Amino acid sequence: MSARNPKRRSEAASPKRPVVNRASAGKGGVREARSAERRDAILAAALEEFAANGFAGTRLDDIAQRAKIAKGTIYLYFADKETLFQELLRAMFAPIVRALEHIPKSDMPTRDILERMIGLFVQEVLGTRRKDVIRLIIAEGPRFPKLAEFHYREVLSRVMAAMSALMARAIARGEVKNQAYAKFPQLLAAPGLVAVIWSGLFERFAPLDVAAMMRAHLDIVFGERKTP
Amino acid sequence: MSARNPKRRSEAASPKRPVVNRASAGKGGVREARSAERRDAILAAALEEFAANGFAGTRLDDIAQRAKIAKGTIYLYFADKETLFQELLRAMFAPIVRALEHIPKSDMPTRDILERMIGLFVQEVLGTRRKDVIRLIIAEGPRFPKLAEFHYREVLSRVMAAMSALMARAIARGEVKNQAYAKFPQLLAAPGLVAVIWSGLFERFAPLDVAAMMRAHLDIVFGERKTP
Amino acid sequence: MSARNPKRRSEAASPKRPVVNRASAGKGGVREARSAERRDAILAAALEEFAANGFAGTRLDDIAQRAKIAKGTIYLYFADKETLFQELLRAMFAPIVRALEHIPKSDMPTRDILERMIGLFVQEVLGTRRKDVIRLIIAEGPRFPKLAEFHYREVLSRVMAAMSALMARAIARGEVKNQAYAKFPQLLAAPGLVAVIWSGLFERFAPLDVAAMMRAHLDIVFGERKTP
Amino acid sequence: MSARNPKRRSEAASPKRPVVNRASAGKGGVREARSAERRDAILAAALEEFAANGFAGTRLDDIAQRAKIAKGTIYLYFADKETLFQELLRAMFAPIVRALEHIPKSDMPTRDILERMIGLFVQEVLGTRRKDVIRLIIAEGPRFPKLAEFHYREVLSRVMAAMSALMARAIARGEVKNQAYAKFPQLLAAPGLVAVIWSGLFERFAPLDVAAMMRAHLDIVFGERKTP
DNA sequence: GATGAATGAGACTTCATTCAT
DNA sequence: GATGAATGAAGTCTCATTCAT
Repeated sequence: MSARNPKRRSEAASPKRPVVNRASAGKGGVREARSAERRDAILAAALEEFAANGFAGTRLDDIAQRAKIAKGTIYLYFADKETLFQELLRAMFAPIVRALEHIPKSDMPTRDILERMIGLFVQEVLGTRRKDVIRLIIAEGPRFPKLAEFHYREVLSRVMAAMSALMARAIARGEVKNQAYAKFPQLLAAPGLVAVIWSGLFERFAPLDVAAMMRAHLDIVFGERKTP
Repeated sequence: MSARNPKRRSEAASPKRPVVNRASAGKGGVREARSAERRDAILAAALEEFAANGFAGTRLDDIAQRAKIAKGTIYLYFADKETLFQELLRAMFAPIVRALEHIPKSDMPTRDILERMIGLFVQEVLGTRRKDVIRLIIAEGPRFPKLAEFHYREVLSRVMAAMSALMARAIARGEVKNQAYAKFPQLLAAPGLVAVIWSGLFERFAPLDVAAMMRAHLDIVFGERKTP
Repeated sequence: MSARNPKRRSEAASPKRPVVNRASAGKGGVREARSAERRDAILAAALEEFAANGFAGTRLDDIAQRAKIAKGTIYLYFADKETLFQELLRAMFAPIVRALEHIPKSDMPTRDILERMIGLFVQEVLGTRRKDVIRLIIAEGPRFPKLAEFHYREVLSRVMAAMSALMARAIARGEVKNQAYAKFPQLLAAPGLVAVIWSGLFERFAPLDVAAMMRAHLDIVFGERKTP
Repeated sequence: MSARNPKRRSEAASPKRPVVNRASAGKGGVREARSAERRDAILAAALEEFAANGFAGTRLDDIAQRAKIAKGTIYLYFADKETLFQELLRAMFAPIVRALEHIPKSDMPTRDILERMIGLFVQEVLGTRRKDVIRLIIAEGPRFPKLAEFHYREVLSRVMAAMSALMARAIARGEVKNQAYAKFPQLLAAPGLVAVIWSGLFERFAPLDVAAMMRAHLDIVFGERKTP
């Protein structure tokens, strides 16, 4: 339930209700296509607005306006503001998780794998609204227990496990000396979090060369010492 | 525009307005003492509520109730909700910054200094509501530009500078090999950020042994490899 | 500053915002018709309430109740209380000004013209809420500089100019002896103001026969002396 | 009872309560003198504020500040805001009424008497805050029936009666031709009202030469025709 | 008597949600 | 399915009035 909007009328509303597509249950119907388009437009607009204003600070009116639909239309696709919010965050991470789980299967040197992951991170997270989504989760997590739980279960735990495995293998191979990285994969990911936060809040005052920092980080992890 | 007096009052109102205690500027006045008490009570209540619900999600009513005062009383001490919020964050960090700036003056081994700082961090930040305040800043920063700026100027830039100097010294002394820590003090602090976020969001699902992680982090920084 | 979105919205908001009916700009839409109806209902209710209680003394709640709409609906038609107030006064006088400017074009004796104007005044001002609107302007003018300016520009200056011209003609024709009426059309209108004020405040204690007073006034203007 | 402030706590408060002077019932006590001074200071401050902001728009806080006393002190001298308001208006007119009733006793020509009255009016009403008080009565009268009644009874009816008598005498003496002035003394006073209103609202846009207008008015009353 | 901090009813305004068209 | 006008609960802020000091 929302932090501040105690779900006034509906009380025990329909659990999800993507209502859409009732008659046109065929596969490639025009209706269906248009419907999916709308849904995406709403999600895209919602992303912008939530990222900029937070959950409580975003007005459905603004989302509708940005998506060029009527306010009421949102309710045809999402049960309420909170559902929209959570579906949005959910949708944002699905592709990233898939991508991350696919990379490490190869047999290339761990450092190369990590460099690829960092590239992905810089491009797909720092370079997009996703970095704001991470901030949103940090910001609103405590008020949306389900949200935090979902992200732990679906994203974090998997990413952490993957990293842990990756580092264990690297340690076993002798690529990495310090065993701590297998036990605390957070240490591997920490600079990424710093990058996300910094870019969202302090970029303006002191730009951070994220690529360089990440490279330096890898140097530390792999025990090399570059002389810049 | 106000209902009663189309343009009057505040506009470019008094910058702070603790209004209270103008005439009774004696030293130990009862009024004065009680006034400070109230102010603190409000700040304490505000901390709890803001930490739990964010800025927009917090009701002044709840703060008043928690502080056991009337709603209107808040306005005797703070001009409005936003001012209260900012003063709160400001007040929370003053002591920490002071403490951090005092530690590194000694001549003890850098690792000892860092361990002491970490101890302070664990006790005074992770062990208190301050960790939530950090989350608040992350969460609300983009919507309160002044807030982000203030914290960059008053807290972050100083802490980063201090850390950078500390690491430069450690490198010069040969305690630390990797020069990156002087250039990117963020790498030193990153696990602390992880700890804050993790404790606020995921502790429930997977407790994180912060102390152990921090120790492991120091081991990495100082090139030791403990076998746990 | 708003609780939710520190600075956003209105600021230098839409100048008027009848918001309603953007897409449905067809000619005789049902929506459109009902919308105009509502707006009028709100204005009518506002008239009653403002006339009875003044600007600061009127609650939007009461206006809504009288108009049989929800409080929030008012804001679909008017940006805020002040805008509603000013639009109301504006709307009340448009027809009167038009009417007054149309009368004097004829070539009938000046006295007849004035008698007609007085008839209009008695019927359309004294006989309606408009007399209260005049009192409202007198009462609130100093606190709403724009209001006073608007009414001077749009109503008073025109009415005064028209009267001045009328009296100049009457003097040229020999209908009126005293030249002062052209220079101080206020002397011609003064009894009308008295009638408005008196009817609003003292009618109860001492009824004033406005028609008789106005007739006596005309007798003075035109130098006749009726024996009653 | 106030229009908007339904007398919250006291309900059936003490009817008047000028409380002051309990022990020091002597005549020239220092206490007493200081007390009267305070009361006057409050009234003076109240005059400024009410004149500028109307009844509902004035804050007791501002009155207190202007009078350089504490807010609570006002309640030692006046039962509540409304009482203060009414006492103020009452106090403002006592001297004027006395003055007006004293003038016409002489046997000088009526025109001279009227000129003197006009002088008094210009100096003591138009030239002071009293003109604003008249506007206040017009503005707030309908919401304070007692106020309107009081002013009708104590001020208006007397002034009207005095004028009526004066004009009856002038007519009997042949100084004034038109008998209407005895029946409608309002016609005699009307330009004064115009002057008050105009000076309060429109002076800024179009200054009005009140003295000249009044002279022209007298010319009309006395059937003279000055060529300016 | 005087003070001014405290109170709390109530005003304006916003916005998630509903529903007639 | 889509629209957007309407609703009304709830939030922030104000200020007349009280009362402990």
